This record gives sequence, structure tokens and C-alpha cells, in this order.
Amino acid sequence: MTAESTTGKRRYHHGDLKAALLEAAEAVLAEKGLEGFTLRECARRAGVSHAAPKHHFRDVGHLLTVLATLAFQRLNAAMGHRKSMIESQDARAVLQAIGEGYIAFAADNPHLFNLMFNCALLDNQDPELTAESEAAFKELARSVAAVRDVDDAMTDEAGRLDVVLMWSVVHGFSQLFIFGQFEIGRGEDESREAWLQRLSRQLMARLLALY
Amino acid sequence: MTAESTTGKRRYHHGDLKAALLEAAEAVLAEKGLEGFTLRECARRAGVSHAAPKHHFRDVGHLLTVLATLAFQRLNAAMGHRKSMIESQDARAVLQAIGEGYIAFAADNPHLFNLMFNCALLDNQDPELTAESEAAFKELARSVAAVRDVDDAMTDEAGRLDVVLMWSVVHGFSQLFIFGQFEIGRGEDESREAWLQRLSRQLMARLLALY
DNA sequence: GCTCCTAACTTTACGGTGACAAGATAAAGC
DNA sequence: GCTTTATCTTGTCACCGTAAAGTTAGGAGC
Repeated sequence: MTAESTTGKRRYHHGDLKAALLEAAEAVLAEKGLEGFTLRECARRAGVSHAAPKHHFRDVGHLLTVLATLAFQRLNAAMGHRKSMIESQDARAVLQAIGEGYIAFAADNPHLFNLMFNCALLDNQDPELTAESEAAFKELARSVAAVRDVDDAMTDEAGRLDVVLMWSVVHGFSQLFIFGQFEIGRGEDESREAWLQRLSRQLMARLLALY
Repeated sequence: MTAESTTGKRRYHHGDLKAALLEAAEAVLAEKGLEGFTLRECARRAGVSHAAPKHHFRDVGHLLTVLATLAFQRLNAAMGHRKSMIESQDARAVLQAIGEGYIAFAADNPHLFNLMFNCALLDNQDPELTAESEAAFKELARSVAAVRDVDDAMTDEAGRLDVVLMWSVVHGFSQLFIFGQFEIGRGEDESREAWLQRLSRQLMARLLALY
């Protein structure tokens, strides 16, 4: 792909700079966080000059918007994967899987999660971004509808409320977990991963007691 | 206090620059958001040179940490106020009031809420900040304990889970509401405030059905 | 009153940032 | 081969946070 990897010499034309910049951006985001994110650092890692990104992205907000769109795709994939992993496709089990998938994605990609839901630089009018974001929402709403045994959860007031509740729980938990607010109740002999898995499972189960 | 307000002339010594900077900081945060926040803009609004803040705050992170500490105090006050407003001190009514207070604060001060829970520049080791943050958490845990009719909600596993659930709901809802993710289900004839009030009330009521 | 000390603030400077304009280069089309 | 065009570089600008050094004013001791 990039000639550099084979010849070791830098070409004037990168080859696939757009993808390379997005990859670099995610790495920078993971290392430095949103406040430490800089476009120039991305360019540096991709091995190009500081002005090179301009040709592929309008500005830093545009790059982040595209990255967030990809992140939403991965969130959707994560939820879908969890859903496909369970044997019984019982509505309650599906909802549980969707919720755990949401939380697992957030815990695995805290920097991306933060980007998706807490970045003022994002262009929320961007059609591709909103499409992916709505897809995530609809996946969740569909699961709630199934548990309520209706076609569309958003048609009646009670259904809408349950979707809001469900989303709030998984989102709030993810956020607070990432921020480290729950560390108090963690046993010392338990790994962070195991603890998260247990907690998210219990949380969803408790919530399902409403039905 | 500041001589400027009475004489109209700028003094070399401000008088109460620390407070003035914090006030300016909140205004800047409200206008420009966290990504548009600059220390120099704060200094400008306080009518001092760009290096003046250095004497009162180590760096930009320190200023934001102090501001976040004040914000947590206000969150605690908001919850306490809601709690004091209800006539019956029934445990369920109290929990409902606490939750609604949390959400109301977030909706009224989205910029501060974002600062408190989504800013990597904050010094989470700061004792004053952690003290206020823990106070908020304890207020919530206490309300959950009362509903469960126990002294301390954090002693048993089920109690801890309910605290986590409760916090996740109010926090996640606040976050998503601020981000505008719930605009879909809003009637056009309803004001944003009335809608929020109704929604948060219903949300807490639905959650209380667990008990 | 005076002097001295020190905290509060200003000025100046440095490296880094995003955005923009203009120039250089290579790849692709004819 | 020649031209066109997209891609990338260099150079510049205003602005940022931080630091060092200089300036001012308020207060303590006399």
C-alpha cells in the first residue's frame, strides 16, 4: 500500500493518506485524549507534512467526525456480535446482550466513546454520522420493543420511556465506569475485566426485573 | 471590592482576581465549550494580562479543577434543595427528588456538567474535588439505602448494584439529554423545560417500580 | 512620616497549534 | 511526450499555554 513500508524511502505521494490519518488519529486519541489531540501530531505519525491533511479533511472537526462515524459502526458491530453469540434468541436475552455489548465497547474504547458523545468539534449535521448514530439507537429500541412484545417501541409513551431508560442506563454506566467512579465496589482479587462483565450482567438483569 | 467598578480606572492590583477568573472561566466555558476554552480569554475578561492567572492557578488544569469543585458544590446544593422542597419525606419521594435534582442541574449547567465528568485536564487527585464528588455520591447512596430500608446501601452486593443503577440512570439521561439525543420524542407544543420535567419525573417513577 | 519587603501584576519570549496561500511534485490522461 | 490535475510541501499568520524577568503597590516595622 504505502511504498514506504517496502522501500523504506518516503514517497511524495503517500498512497492512502486518508486511511493512514484516521489510523493515526485513533492512536493519538487513545494516547493523549481529546484535549491532547492535535492534527499536526496525526500528520507526523502518518509521515507527512502538517498541511497534508487539509486535502482529505476540511479541518480537525471533519477528521474527528469521520472517525466518530467509524466508531459508531464499530459500536453497532459490537452489539450485533454479542447478540449473535447467544444461543437462545429470547427477547430478554437479546436485550441483555445488546446492553452488555454497548458497555463492552465503551470499556474497550474509552477514547472513542468520549469522542462520540462528548466532542463539541463533531459535526452533528453530518449525514453519515447521524445515520450510524441512529442505527445504534434503533438497534436498542428494537430490543426494547421485543421485550415489550410490540412492533415499535416508539409509538406509545410507555415504550419511549423504556427506551430512554434503557439507553440512559447503559450509557451512564459506561460513562461512569470509564471515568473510574465505580472503583470503590471492586474486590481486590478480581480483574477489571471480570468485574466489569459481572457488574454489567447484574445491572442488565436487575433492569429486566421491570418486565 | 474591585476599584475599577467605582472609579472606572484600572488598578494594577485587581483586588479579587481569583474569584474574577473563576467567574470569567464559567462564562467562557458556557460560550465556547471545553474545546474552545482558553486561559488567555479568561484573563482578558477579568481585565488583566494573560500571565496574571499564573499567580492564582498553577495551570489551566488547576483553574478547571477549582471550577469543577465549585460545580460539584452546586450540584449537591441543587439536590439538597429539591429534597427540601417536597412535603412528605417518604424515602421513595426523596430518591425521586434527588434524581430529578441531579438531572435538573445537568440540564441547567450543561457546560459545567461536561467539565465535571468529561475533562481530562482535571486533577482527580485533588482532595477538595474528590471530597465534593464523593459528597454527591453519598447523597445518592443514602437515598437508595432509605428506599431499601437499610442503614448503608454499600454493605451488601444488591445494595451496591442499586446505587450503581440509580447513578447510571440519572447520569446517562443527563448526558444524553444535553447531547440532544432525546429530541425525537418531544412534542412540538411542549417547551423544553416542561418536557424535561415530565420526562425525568416519569423516568424516576419507572425506576422506582423496582421496589 | 519613611524604608523595605513581598505579593500581585505586566512585559517579553518560546515552542506548539490550526488554518491558509502559494509553490513543488508525481501520477494520470491524452 | 506533453499537459492537466490531484497530492503533498513550505512558509506564514494569529493564537495558545507556560516561563522568566521586570514593574508596581500595599503592608509591616520603625
